[in-house]
Amino acid sequence: MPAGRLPGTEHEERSIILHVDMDAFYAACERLQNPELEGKPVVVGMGYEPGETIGAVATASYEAREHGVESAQPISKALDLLPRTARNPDTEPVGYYRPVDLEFYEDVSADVKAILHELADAVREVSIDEAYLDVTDRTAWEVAEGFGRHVKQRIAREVGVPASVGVAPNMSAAKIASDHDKPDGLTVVPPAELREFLDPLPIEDLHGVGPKSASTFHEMGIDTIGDLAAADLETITDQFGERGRELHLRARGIDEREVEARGRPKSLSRESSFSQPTADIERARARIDELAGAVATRATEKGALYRTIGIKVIEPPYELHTRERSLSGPVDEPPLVAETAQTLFDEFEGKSVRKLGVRVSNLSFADNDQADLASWTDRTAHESGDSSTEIRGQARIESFDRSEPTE
DNA sequence: TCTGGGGTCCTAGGACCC
DNA sequence: TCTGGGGTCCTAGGACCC
Repeated sequence: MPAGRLPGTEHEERSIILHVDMDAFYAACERLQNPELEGKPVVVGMGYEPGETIGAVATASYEAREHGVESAQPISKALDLLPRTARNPDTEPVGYYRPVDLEFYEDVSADVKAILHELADAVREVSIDEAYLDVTDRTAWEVAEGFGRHVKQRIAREVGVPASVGVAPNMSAAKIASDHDKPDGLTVVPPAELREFLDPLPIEDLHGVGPKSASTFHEMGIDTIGDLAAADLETITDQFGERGRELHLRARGIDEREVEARGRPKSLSRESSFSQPTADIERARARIDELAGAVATRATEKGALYRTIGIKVIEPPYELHTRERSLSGPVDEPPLVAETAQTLFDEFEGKSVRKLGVRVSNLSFADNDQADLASWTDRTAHESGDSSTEIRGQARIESFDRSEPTE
C-alpha cells in the first residue's frame, strides 16, 4: 500500500483498471490450430468425442450462438440446433464440433498473459481467458482508449485471438465494460461517466448478481443498476446481508478492491456425472476411488498438502450434499483421500446418485511458503518430533481415531 | 435451462475454550 | 450451579463465477 495514497473515492478516481476478456476463447484456440474454421460456427464440447453425441458445450463461437447453441448445453441439444451435416451444406448451417484440448488452450493463455504482464504492474488472472490489470501508472484517462486498443492489438497480432477490453475506474465497472461490446469490443468508462454508464444497465450485469439475487431484486422493484444505487441501503442489507452492502456500493460505482495477483488455490477437486443416475454401489465406489486418485495426484503435482478431505454427492433431481472431515495435520497421502472419501460416502449407500465429487481443502504448500512453513513447524513441534514422516503418520492415526466411532 | 467441471466466498449452528 | 460474553474451528449448504 503506497504511503500517501488517499482512501475512498479519491483513490478510485486515480485508478485506471482494465479488464481483458477473451472472446469465445476455446473456439478461438481451435481456429488457431485450424484456420478453415474462421467465420464458421464452432462448438467446443467437454466430454465430447468426435462423432459422438455425449458431453456438454464448453464454448460456442458467436456464429454457433446465433443458432441458439449455448455453453453448458448438452451436445445432443446443440446438435439438434446446429447439426454436423446438412442435406444441402450450401444453404443450411453446419456446425464444427471439437473436443476440449485444455493443454493447448493453456499454452495460448500463457502467451496472452505474458503480454498482459508486460503491459501492467499488477495483473489478476481470473481464469484461463480473463484478467484484470491495474494500468494507473501506465496510461492516463485522456489516452486510455488508445491504451486499450493497444492491448487488443498486441494480443491479436502476437497470439492471434480476439479479446474484449473494458477500462474503468475500478474492477467491477471494468468487468461490466469489457462485456458491454462483445465480441472484439473496447469500452472506456472514465470516472465522470461512470454513473451514467452503470445506471441504465440491467441488474443482472452486476458481477455477483446471479439468478437468485436477480429475481429477489426484481420482486423488490429493482431492475437496473441505477435502481439499486438509488435504493435504501438498509433495505438491501436486510435482504442480502454483507453481500448486499457490497453490491450497493458497486452499483454506485464504488469498488475499493485492489488488483492483486492470485494466491495459491484454496481447494482442489474432481467431479464427474453418471450418464444416468445410478444406485449401483459398486459403480459409485469405483468412481469415488478414481476421483480421489485424480485429486490426490493433482495435489501432489502442485506440491499441496491437505488437511480436509470431502465428497460431494448429487442425488436426483439435483440435490447437493457435501461431507468433509479434517485431519489433525496436513498430509499428502493419496490412499487416505480414497479411504476417507469412501467412509464419508457410507451414509449415501443405497441412494441414487447422478454426480460424485472428491475435494481436498485446507491446503498448505511445502515449497516456498514461509508463513505456512513457519506455522506448520511451530504447530507440530510440541506434538511430536520434527520428522515429517512422524507427523504424517500421526495425522493419519488421529484421522482413524476420529472416524472409527462412527462406524 | 432438467443441468458439465472446477473453483471462490459467505452464512449459520454447534463444539469447545477461556 | 441453569448460566455471560467472546473467539475460533469445523461442518453443511447456498450462491455465484468462468
